[in-house]
Amino acid sequence: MDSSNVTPGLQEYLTSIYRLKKSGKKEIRIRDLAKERNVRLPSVTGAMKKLAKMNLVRYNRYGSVDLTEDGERIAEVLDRIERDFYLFLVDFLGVPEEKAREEACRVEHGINMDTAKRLVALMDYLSKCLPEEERRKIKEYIERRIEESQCNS
Amino acid sequence: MDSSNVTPGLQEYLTSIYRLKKSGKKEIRIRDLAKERNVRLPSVTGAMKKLAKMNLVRYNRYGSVDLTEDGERIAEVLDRIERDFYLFLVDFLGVPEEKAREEACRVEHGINMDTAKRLVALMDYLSKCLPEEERRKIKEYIERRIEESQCNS
DNA sequence: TCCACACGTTAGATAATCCTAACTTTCTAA
DNA sequence: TTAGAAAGTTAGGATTATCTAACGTGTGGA
Repeated sequence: MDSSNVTPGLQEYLTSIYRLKKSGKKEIRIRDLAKERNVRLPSVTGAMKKLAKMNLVRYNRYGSVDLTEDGERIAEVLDRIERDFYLFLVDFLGVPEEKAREEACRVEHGINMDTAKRLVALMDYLSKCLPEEERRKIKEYIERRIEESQCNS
Repeated sequence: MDSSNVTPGLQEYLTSIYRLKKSGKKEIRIRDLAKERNVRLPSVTGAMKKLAKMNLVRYNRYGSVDLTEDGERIAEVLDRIERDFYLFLVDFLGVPEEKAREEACRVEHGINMDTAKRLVALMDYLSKCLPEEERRKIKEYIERRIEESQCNS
């Protein structure tokens, strides 16, 4: 079972569970996921049924929800991709945090682990092998270009 | 009418029409779009009806298809975003072309024009302000990191 | 104890996107 | 000029993911 068999919608539920766990919540309930994903309760119930059938979550009627080992493995990868892309957007491209969060979330299901690793490698290189001075120049250059393009439209 | 009102599926039809036009095709038919998008004819018919209702394409039963001004404007933006992201993946991250094409296509609907512009600005900076030597190092660094990570898994 | 209310589920609807099967229109070549 | 092939449409159905409305569950406080 790898993440490509799981539809984007279900992937989002996996990462939501993963993050709630990481944030220290001991018991994750349908209600928590509904709030996290901004959907209604029945949508969550339906998704959990499907994920349980795929053995990616443990779930009992009227009970709590948890990731199986397979589910955790997939969620970890998806979470990592989204975080990497988010950092790239914010740290290197200067996209405002709020917008970057949304975009990283939408992009999470479109790029794969190999690409994410390449992105992280690029960021590492720019961070480690370029002097701080140079990184500042990059960011200034980007902002200048954005301002210019706004004048033209 | 801006692209955010148009569903991802319909956006894909717009960019397909746009590219066929740019490639020099004088008359675009339902069949051409079906081949381009790898879907069956009825899917295209349905999409064209919706796009025609939104005034983004001109379309007559059993006839040919063309973009309206509004449709062209949206398609242009989407096409630009996808191309920019594709070039970034291939030129800077070294993602294989085939994979990059798919990913750029999926990401096209997730990132917005401002982010795409920032990406292009970053690429321009790296191209213009770094010596060729340095760019080669970046690419080597990325490849090395990818190889390392493959050993660890 | 017991019931109110928050939590959860089921049933049924809607929307987007795709499909197949069957039909209609248009084009082309003998 | 006409019949068959190619192109296009319509009808109807599947899937994914969402919603609302109505019904079931379970538990903490009076």
